[in-house]
Amino acid sequence: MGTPAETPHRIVMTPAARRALDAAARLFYERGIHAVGVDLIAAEAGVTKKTLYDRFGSKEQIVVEYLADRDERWREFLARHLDAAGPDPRARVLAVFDATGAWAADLSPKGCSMVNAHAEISDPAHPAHPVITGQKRWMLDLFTRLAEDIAPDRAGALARTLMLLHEGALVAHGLGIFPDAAASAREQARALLA
Amino acid sequence: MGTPAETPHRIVMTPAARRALDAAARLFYERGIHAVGVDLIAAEAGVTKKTLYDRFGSKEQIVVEYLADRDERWREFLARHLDAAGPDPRARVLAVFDATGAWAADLSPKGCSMVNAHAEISDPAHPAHPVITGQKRWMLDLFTRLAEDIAPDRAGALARTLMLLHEGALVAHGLGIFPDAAASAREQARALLA
DNA sequence: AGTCGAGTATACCGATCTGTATAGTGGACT
DNA sequence: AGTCCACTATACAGATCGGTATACTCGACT
Repeated sequence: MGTPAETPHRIVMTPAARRALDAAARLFYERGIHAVGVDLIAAEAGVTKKTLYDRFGSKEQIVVEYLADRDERWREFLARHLDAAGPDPRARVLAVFDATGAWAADLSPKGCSMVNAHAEISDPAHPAHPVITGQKRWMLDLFTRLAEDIAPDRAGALARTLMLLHEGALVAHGLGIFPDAAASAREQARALLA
Repeated sequence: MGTPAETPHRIVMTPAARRALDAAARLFYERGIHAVGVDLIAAEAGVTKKTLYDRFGSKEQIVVEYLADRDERWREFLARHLDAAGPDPRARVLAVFDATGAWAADLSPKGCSMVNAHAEISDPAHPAHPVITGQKRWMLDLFTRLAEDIAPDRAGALARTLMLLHEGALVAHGLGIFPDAAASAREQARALLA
């Protein structure tokens, strides 16, 4: 559980590789994975395609690194919010929704990158697949552990409801149906814990 | 509000056009919009590209018809469930989640087609954009009208919570994180209405 | 008989796709 | 001095992209 992704990073992050991955992450998220070619990534990063393929080997692997890297950052971001919330499990649940609200406002105007990537990946054998499902499973496990400390008799159902509110908030935020979806989810979570 | 989509259908649905749209719908949903080319759509439908472009004019328009058509079918599917539920607003809310569960199990193994399409469309000026946001806004309006009949003093918050549960259930179902997400959402909705 | 709409078949356009090849630069470490 | 590594530059391969063109068949309606 220390490593964020099921498939750990295999790529040596040389300076050019880092620039390429940052450019790819921005382009993939903003325009979609299939809509972005490797030539564009190379041009935006100020890197040649030769270097791209020397470091990553394939576009598929760039996609995997993109998602695994974003997953890693999210878990670190969330860990900081959980640490600041203290030991009370109710406060920690609310801290998750606070973290999601801040993350969505800053970095996810188009919704969850994992969900969006999943929409473009049809093959279940794609190496990015375990990264996507791994993060969601990890989030459900987190809610389950917190729910067990709050209401052991209904921990499973409570965790699933929190998960639905959490995913719903990310989608609603991405589509812009109503403002501050994370705050609505947090408020409903607070009511559930009372 | 009688017409499902903001942009009504302009395409005359000749037999070949119908076959092409059905093939496009299946391919777009399974593999993603950008991953499917017009040559493949034509081949799968047993239609020539000439016919495709005579009927639809552009791939972009095929995408719009795909989403508008699916939206139309969903609203008809939902209307049948609402009619069967009778006049009680609480029963009607639960009927929405029942319809979503049945729809997801049959036709949406990969989650909401609107959300998935939105992930691939970056340009807000894309003609498919109002179709996507239109459906979600319509769903929120539906929940709001039902919530006003149930708890007028907290209708807005209740409707938003139902919307979060609904969208969360579709995402959770699509990612397969836990089984029968629609049933979990329905159960939580039932608790909220008590 | 003549016309028209719908559809088929096939070839083509320029652009872009992922991925590879060859050749060379510059710095760090031994 | 020699070796390695990260990187740049450029050209290319083979396939596929969205979209267009020409020429044809067939059935329904007038």
